[in-house]
Formats: sequence, structure tokens, C-alpha cells
Amino acid sequence: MPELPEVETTCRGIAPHILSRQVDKVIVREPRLRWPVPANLSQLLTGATFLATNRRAKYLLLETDRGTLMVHLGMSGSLRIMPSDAPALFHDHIDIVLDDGQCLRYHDPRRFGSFHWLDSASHPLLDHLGPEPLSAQFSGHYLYEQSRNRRIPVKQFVMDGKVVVGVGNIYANEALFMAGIHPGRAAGRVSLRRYDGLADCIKQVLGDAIAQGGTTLRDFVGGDGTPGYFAQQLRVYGRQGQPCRVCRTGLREIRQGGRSTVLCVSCQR
DNA sequence: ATGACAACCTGTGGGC
DNA sequence: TGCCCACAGGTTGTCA
Repeated sequence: MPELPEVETTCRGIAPHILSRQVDKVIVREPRLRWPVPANLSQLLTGATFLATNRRAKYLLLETDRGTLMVHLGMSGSLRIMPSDAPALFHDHIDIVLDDGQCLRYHDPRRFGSFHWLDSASHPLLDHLGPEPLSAQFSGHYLYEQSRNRRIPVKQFVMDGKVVVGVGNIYANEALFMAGIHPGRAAGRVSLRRYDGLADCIKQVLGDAIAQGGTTLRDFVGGDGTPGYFAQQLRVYGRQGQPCRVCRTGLREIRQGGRSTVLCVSCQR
């Protein structure tokens, strides 16, 4: 489910409901996530007050007066605000009960997400991440420099979190189409000029998706339970076999690194 | 260092 | 209707 725009949507959605709120208690129904949920999570969090919400890559950083809760939504996770007495459904793994009768509820069927507790501002999982795609540091020049002598296909290159964070399968497909670059082209064989276009397209597609509240596939909802509306403007993702919106050529699907890639062989070289 | 690939886990949809 | 397989938004770890 969540790529960067969905995580950002979640971050913005829950912020007004948790900031300045104190944690009354924590209920962990299932601690077996991508990494085990800290056994003392309840002890750490109970009594803490949320002071700020931030995002780094696809990690949510929920800062309290005692430390920072770092949450990843994995492939199928979601965080929602709801009344703490709402019955827990299957796969509702964690509740963070707040002092106003509401709770922050984590739901994750595949359990690829994670909860970590940070005493300081750093964590090994954050140490070697590339720049944020919406930052000024991320540019065509940066991509060009990083890609010299790389033979990896350009799509897998921009999905590598050590190169740039937050570009998942949906938006990698979209940005490469917008930039007119064939996803299978070796990263080291893309010109500076074309990387300038690609960096712009990545910023544009992520920015647009955030503005639309994320892309709702299946059942993604933001922190307030409303769906995202970006799916209706996807250009290639999920449209294999349908006509290219630019030239009407039938869109092809290939597999790269075990992931689905959809492209227009006429528009993308 | 690089790149290919398996692994983690559950749900769903297509084909037969 | 039911069964089996392939695949799904992500990331880490291992191996050649």
C-alpha cells in the first residue's frame, strides 16, 4: 500500500489528533512485525506526550517528550485515529490509547511494517539513506553523479533507498514514463539532461500524489479514514494492455527485480 | 562495490 | 464452487 505520498498523508492526517496528547496505555496484540515490537513499548510510551510528527523516507517519526516512536507501514500497514473502544478487527496489531478517548490504531495484514523506539535522533536503519526526493539536494545532477558506471536498470536505480528514498514501484513507473526514459536502460547510460527531466518528474509526481491524498489501491485510507484520489490519474501503473495516454500505443508489462514495470515502448527510450 | 535473488506474511484474483 | 498458483504498495540480508 504505502509509498511516500501515502506515508506523508498518514503523517499529516494523524498529527492534529495526537499532538499535545498524552498516552494512557498501549495495547500490543501481535508483536511479530518485520522486527519484533519492543517488549517494553508500553512502558516507554505510557505517560509520554506527542510533541511533533515527522517523516524520513517512508518512516514516520512520532516525537514525544521521552523519545521517538519510529513506525514503518511496510506493504499493507495503516495508522488510523478512532475511538479507543471501537472493537479491534483481525490484524489490528497495536493501539496507542490517548488521553481523550481516541486511539492510534495500527493495522497490517502482511506484518511487513515495524515499530522502533529511538532514544536519540539517529537509528541504524536511517543511517545510510539517500536524500529526500522533494529536497533541493535531490536533482538531475545528483542522479547523474551517482549513476556513473552503474549497469543496473534505471528503474531499479531510482528505487534504491541508498540513492534516493521514497520512490516506490508506482511512482517509479510513473516518473519514468513522464520523463520518456525506458525503465530497462542502464542507469549509467542516461544523460545529465535526461536525469534533469527525471528528477523534475519524480518531484512532480510525488508532489501531485501528496496533494491528492495519496494513491488508493484496494483500501488505503489516510489517518482520518478518507481515501486518496491519485489512482484515477495514473499514467501507466496498472494500465498494461491499455492505450498510452499520449500516443495510444498499447502499454507493455515487463518484470524487473521481481516487480512489475509498465511502459510505452514508443514514448520511452 | 555491485547486482541478482530469496526472504519475511497474508489476501486476492485469475485460470482451470 | 473450489483449488492452486502467481502476484501485491517494501526492505533487508545473503551470496556470487
